[in-house]
Amino acid sequence: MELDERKLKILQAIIRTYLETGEPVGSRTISKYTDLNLSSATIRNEMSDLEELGYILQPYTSAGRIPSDKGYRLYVDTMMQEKVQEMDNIREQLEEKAGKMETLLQQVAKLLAVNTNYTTMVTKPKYQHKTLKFIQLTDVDERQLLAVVVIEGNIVKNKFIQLEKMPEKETILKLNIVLNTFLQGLDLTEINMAVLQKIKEQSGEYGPVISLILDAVAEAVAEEDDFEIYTSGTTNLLRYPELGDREKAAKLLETFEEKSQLTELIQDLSSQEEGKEHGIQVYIGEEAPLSAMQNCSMVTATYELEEGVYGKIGIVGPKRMDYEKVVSTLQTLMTELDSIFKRKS
Amino acid sequence: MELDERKLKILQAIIRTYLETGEPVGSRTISKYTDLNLSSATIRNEMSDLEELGYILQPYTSAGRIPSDKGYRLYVDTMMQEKVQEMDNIREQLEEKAGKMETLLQQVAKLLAVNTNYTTMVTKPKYQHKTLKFIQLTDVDERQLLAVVVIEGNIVKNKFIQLEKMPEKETILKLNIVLNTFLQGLDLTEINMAVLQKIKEQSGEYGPVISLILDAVAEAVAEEDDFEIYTSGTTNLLRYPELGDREKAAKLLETFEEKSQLTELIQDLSSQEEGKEHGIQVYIGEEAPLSAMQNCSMVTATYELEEGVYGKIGIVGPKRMDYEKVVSTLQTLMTELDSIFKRKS
DNA sequence: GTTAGCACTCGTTGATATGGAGTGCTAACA
DNA sequence: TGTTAGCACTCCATATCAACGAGTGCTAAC
Repeated sequence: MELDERKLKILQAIIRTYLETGEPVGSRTISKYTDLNLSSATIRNEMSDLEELGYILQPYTSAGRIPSDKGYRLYVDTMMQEKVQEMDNIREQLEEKAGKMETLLQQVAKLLAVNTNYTTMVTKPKYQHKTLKFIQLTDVDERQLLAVVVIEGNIVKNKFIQLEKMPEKETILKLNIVLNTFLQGLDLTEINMAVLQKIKEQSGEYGPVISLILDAVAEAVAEEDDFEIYTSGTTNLLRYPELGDREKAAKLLETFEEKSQLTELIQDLSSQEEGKEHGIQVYIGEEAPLSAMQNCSMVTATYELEEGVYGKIGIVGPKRMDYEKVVSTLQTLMTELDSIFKRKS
Repeated sequence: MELDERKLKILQAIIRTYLETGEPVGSRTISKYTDLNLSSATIRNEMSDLEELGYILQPYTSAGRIPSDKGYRLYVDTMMQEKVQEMDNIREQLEEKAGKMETLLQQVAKLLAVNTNYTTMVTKPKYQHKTLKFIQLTDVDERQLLAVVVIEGNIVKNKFIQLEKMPEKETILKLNIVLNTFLQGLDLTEINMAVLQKIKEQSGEYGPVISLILDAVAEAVAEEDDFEIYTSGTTNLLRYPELGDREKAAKLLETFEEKSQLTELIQDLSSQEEGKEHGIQVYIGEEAPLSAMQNCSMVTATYELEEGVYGKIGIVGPKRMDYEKVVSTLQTLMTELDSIFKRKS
């Protein structure tokens, strides 16, 4: 048995209706509200077939039908009509805050959450190969040095170094030169113990001081490596009863509070989809590798900050999600982000 | 009618029992589980009096009694026996992360949330009069200056300044001197337009450049002024059905996601309690100035980072909160924090 | 292949009954 | 005068039951 034109149309109608109402869809509804001009009895026969094929299912005997994961999948892959989603004044809303990467991303998350009524997350862009741009040591007061580390993409890390005794101004100047000579332009992943050791050896008399400094630098570099994630609209998850009782909902919300789980999730996804970085991905139900999300769907997109610098945006909601709206909202947003980033650099 | 010894004992027993079970307490329960050796009938008479006095109330006729806000208040003010709350390895848990103020505070919030099963928040310490410690401009690449602003308490702000044309090295050096001469040691609140204007006037030929720089400085200073807040365990709120249905719970959670509301709340509280900075405050039900928290209680404490530098820690839970545990947990934590901070400086 | 008709299923809703925890009151007791 | 046993009463919680209706599957006719 195969899916002919008519079955497709019916399936589509079922899904559309279910997305709107959230209630099992009966044969009579389909019969009345499509242009197929078929009686409910005929529709029933077709629905029975569709169920056998696994595209829809009955919550219980003699209830209407709801889409199965397989049904949603087919819908998302082949039947969605993307509508152009207007989100006026995205730009205004974003650009005010565009100064700082963190606030910008937080803002993006919020904007999406407000526009879709789902829960959103945005990861900080992950530089594949970031290089160290520049280091500077300064004496802040009698006992503290401040190390400023600038990384490609204008990410700045500050570290204070407590000292017993402050070196001479001149020494600090020298140290600055040494550090930059060795480290400037290096890929962060290359800044490892071996390199640092080498500097220590070359630094002779400043040994103890430079050791402290290098520790600080290593710390700053390591810090940049873990990637952050911003979420918004988490409470929207409570709006959808189908996501489970309080217990379940709490579990799900915890996932969003405890960002480390999300981080893993996102990394998992990234590794799966090599080669199609630019697309928009839809994960339905169990396709998402996180048990708490069994009843959810997730739509993700990858944005490009600049050549080779990617971050992810994700929207999480019930399976009964307005996929069309979400996908096109994401698309609109990506375009906007692109143009904001491109213009800046 | 006054509260005699016996009434107090009964009230205390009612509250204790209710805190444990969460269910209206009947006269028979009290009669059996206190050492008063009174029949349930006598207890009933006393309870009737207590209700008239406003310390307890009946959810409905012929149900047991639950404490009223007034009852809780009396309990908290006069009847609590503080138990010493052991939280072993607080120190270990905190010190690992103690390097960075933000992670430390986030960690504190989490630790409290895990220990109490309530929702917690921690504000970043607010310096009453922070002074600017030091400014430094550096040329990062051909078109960008980096301004590093260090504020009392070793808070560092970084701002990039986009330039058409990079000034000479020498000029930058001069600018550094000028900026520090004018601004070093100034209270942040004193760094206003007037002062900046004065610098502009004195800077003659560098006019346009310095104008950009001062904007950046002003921004950095302003940024430090808004104060941040860290939360943890927000989903714990879902554990307490008495906090309302999904709708209500969502509202409450939103408050915690939307930190700006919390900020206001905390500021409100701070202004109310002039002079008793060091105490632990308990706000029961409507005493907290936030409508979403009507069914909650909140316990706050003020920690002192160093002389004159205060931050707040708050725990939010249902009115039926284990006040004794919360208060003593907070007290333990304060002591620990004190010793961590003192030792560092 | 399509459709009308019909018996059947099963969740939802609302009404009704039952049980029990707890009260307030009264009368008896020390 | 304070305490207590006893009892009628209230009201929630829970279970039970019937009525309803949306929806199905099947059959027979078109």
